[in-house]
Amino acid sequence: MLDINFIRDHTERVKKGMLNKGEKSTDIVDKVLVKDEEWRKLVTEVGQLRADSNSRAKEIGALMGKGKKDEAQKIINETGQTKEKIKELEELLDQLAVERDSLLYQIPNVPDDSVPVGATENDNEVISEWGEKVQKEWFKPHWELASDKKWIDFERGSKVTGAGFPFYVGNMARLQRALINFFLNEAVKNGFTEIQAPYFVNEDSARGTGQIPDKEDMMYTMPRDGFFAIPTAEVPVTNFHRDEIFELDNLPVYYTAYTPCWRREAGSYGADVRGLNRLHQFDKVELVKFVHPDHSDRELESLKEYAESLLEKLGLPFRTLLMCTGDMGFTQTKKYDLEVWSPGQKRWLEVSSCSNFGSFQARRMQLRFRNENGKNEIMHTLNGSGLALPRVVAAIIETYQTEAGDMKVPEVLVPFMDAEKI
RNA sequence: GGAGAGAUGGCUGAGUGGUCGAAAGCGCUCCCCUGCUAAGGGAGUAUACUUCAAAAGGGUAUCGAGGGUUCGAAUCCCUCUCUCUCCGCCA
Repeated sequence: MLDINFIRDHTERVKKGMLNKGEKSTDIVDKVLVKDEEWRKLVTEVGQLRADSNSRAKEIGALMGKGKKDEAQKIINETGQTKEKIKELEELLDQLAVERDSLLYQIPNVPDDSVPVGATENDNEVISEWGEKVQKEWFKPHWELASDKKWIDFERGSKVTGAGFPFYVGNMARLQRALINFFLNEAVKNGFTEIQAPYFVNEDSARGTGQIPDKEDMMYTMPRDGFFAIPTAEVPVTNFHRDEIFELDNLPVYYTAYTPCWRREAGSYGADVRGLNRLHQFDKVELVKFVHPDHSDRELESLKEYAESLLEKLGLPFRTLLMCTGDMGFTQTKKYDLEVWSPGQKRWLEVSSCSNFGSFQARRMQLRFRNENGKNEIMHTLNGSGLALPRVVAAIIETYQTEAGDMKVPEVLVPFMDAEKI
C-alpha cells in the first residue's frame, strides 16, 4: 500500500500512475483523501474528549486518595455523557479507518519514471537479447520428447491429482533436482542466504505480500486451518521479517529459497497451457532482497543481471523485457521479465520476473530499518525468480534435443547429473 | 489430542484497580572525572497516530491480540493466539 501522506503530497502523480497502469478511474484517490481528512478531524476530537476524561479520572483518584469521597462522587456523576460520546465517536473512527484503508489497498504502486507507458504486452520494451537461436527442421516440442522418453507423466498426474500436476520420472526428475541444486548453489555464491520456508502461509502473510486482497483467486486454500498454499516463495520469505526493524548496517539482506509453487490459474486455457508451459504445481528458486530505499534501483539491475547469468550458463537463448506500465502489475514500481527461447514451439517463454516493489510491500508488513538519523523508516523490497523450472526444463529439452530423440545435458548440469546425455 | 504454567520497553525483571508509559538492573548515547587499563559521577534512551509552516511543545493510543467491567485497568472478567513443562501420538 502507498503512504497516505505521499498520496496527499503527490496526488497527481499517483493518479497518473494509476491511469498508466490501466485503471479506468482515479476517483478512489479523491475518496481516500476525503476519508483521511474526516478521519484526522475525528481523531483530534476523540483525543480531546479522552484527554478530558483522563484528567477527570486523575482528579477522582487524587480525591479518593485524600478520602474526599463526596467530592469525587460529584465528578463521577458528570462523566456520563462524555463516556457515551467517546464510545460513539470511537466506533465511527474505527469505521472510517477501515474504509480509508480498504480504499488505500486498491490504489496500485506508482510506476518508476524509467518505465515505458503502455497498455499491453506489445508495449513492453525488449532491452536485450542473448544467444543464437538454433532452429532445426526435426525439432520437436518438449511434450513430444518427454512422452517418447516417458520423462513426464501428465496422464498419471491427472489421475492422481488433476490437470497441471505432472509426475517427473527417472532422468527428468533428476534433471529437475540438478537445476534446483545449480540455481541454489549459484545464488549462494552470489551472496544470497539459502533458506527453506513453509509451503503454507496464514492470512496475514498473504496480505503482507499483496496476494490478498488483490489476487486471492490465484491461491489454493485450506479453509479448515486458514492456510494458503504458497503461489511463490516470495510470500513466506518476504514475510520472514514482517514487523521487524533492521539496523542500518545490516542492510541489504539477500535470500534465496527453493519451493514448489501452487497456482490455481483459473481461466487459463488454449495452446499456452500445453506441456510444461503452465502448471498448477511447479518448482522455483526465488530471490528476495531487503534493501535501503536509496539503493533499490541499482539492486533491481543487479538482480536482473544475476538472473540473466543463469540462462547464459545454461546456454539458453533469451531476451529481457522492460515491462510497460500496463503490463507490470499492481504492486511493482518496475519490472523486468526474462523470456527463454523455445525452439520446439518457436516462441518465447517467461522464466523470470524481477521486480522492485519500493516501499509498497514493506509498508504493509511494517518492515523497517533505523536510518541515518536514528529514525525508523520503511525499507524497500525486491524479488525475482532465479529461476522457475518448468519452462527452463522445456527450453533445455527442446534446445538440447538430438535427432535421435535424446537430450544432451547442459555442461553446467553434468556434475549434478553424472551424465552427458539422457 | 490431554493436563498445567506463562506472555511487561533492546534484554533481564518488578508491579494485582488511582499522578504507571510503567521500578530496578543490564545494554546503548552524550557529558564530567581519571594521563594507560579498570573504575566512578551525571543526563538521556519505546513506538504509532495527531496537532504545529517547521522545530520545540501539546494530545491520544499501546504492558501478546480482541472484547468487557469501571469515573479510572499492566492489574479484574471473557475469547483467541503464541511460548514453555509433563503425558499421549509420531517422520
